[in-house]
Amino acid sequence: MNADAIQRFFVTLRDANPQPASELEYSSVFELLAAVLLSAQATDVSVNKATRRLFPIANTPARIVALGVEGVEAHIRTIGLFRNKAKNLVATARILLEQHGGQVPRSREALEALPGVGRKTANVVLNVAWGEPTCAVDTHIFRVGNRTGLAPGRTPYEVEMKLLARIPAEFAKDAHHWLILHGRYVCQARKPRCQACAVADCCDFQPKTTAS
DNA sequence: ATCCCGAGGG
DNA sequence: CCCTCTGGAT
Repeated sequence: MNADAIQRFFVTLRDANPQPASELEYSSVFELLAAVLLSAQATDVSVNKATRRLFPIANTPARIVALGVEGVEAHIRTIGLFRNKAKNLVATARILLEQHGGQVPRSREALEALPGVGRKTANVVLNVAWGEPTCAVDTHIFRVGNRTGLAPGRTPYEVEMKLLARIPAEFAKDAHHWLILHGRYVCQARKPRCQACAVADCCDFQPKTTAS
């Protein structure tokens, strides 16, 4: 995808969705961090289902610690990887209380030091909570970046670096959401909906055509 | 490279 | 049945 195609790509996605947002449900920065931590290899629908049970009981670091690993597990069992996630959420909540005054830290270093929080999760919090122009490369963005030719790469980090270099500044803050939503609803993993795709004309991917 | 790990879709 | 879902730690 050349620079002109990239420009048209984002203009089209922006016009279709001027105010993109996360589909995870949260009402504080801590809830956002918790929801993103729980979202690894899980759909946001399943995460929202669990946080609707968990947050009314515990939506602060102190309440998560008080609830304990077993207590958190009881509310999030319907999400994949729930044992690791419960353990990490409680450990993260404890560190927030002991080292950050109960607040979610603003720096990438401090975020990535939290158990269960890696580069992708830190990027989401930095972008959604504080509007930083990060690009969290999840399964959708990795696929869309490679398939479209916007940002090809073997690893999520390679894709992220190309995205940061290629996305025009005017789109930097919201690009993450446009790419996610495009991957989730149009550029799907199994059967990309190229017929219904608004940016097919600036995409490198050639869908398999049914034999003439 | 491997493990974790439930729900939903095809 | 198999694949996928806003990954991270070992």
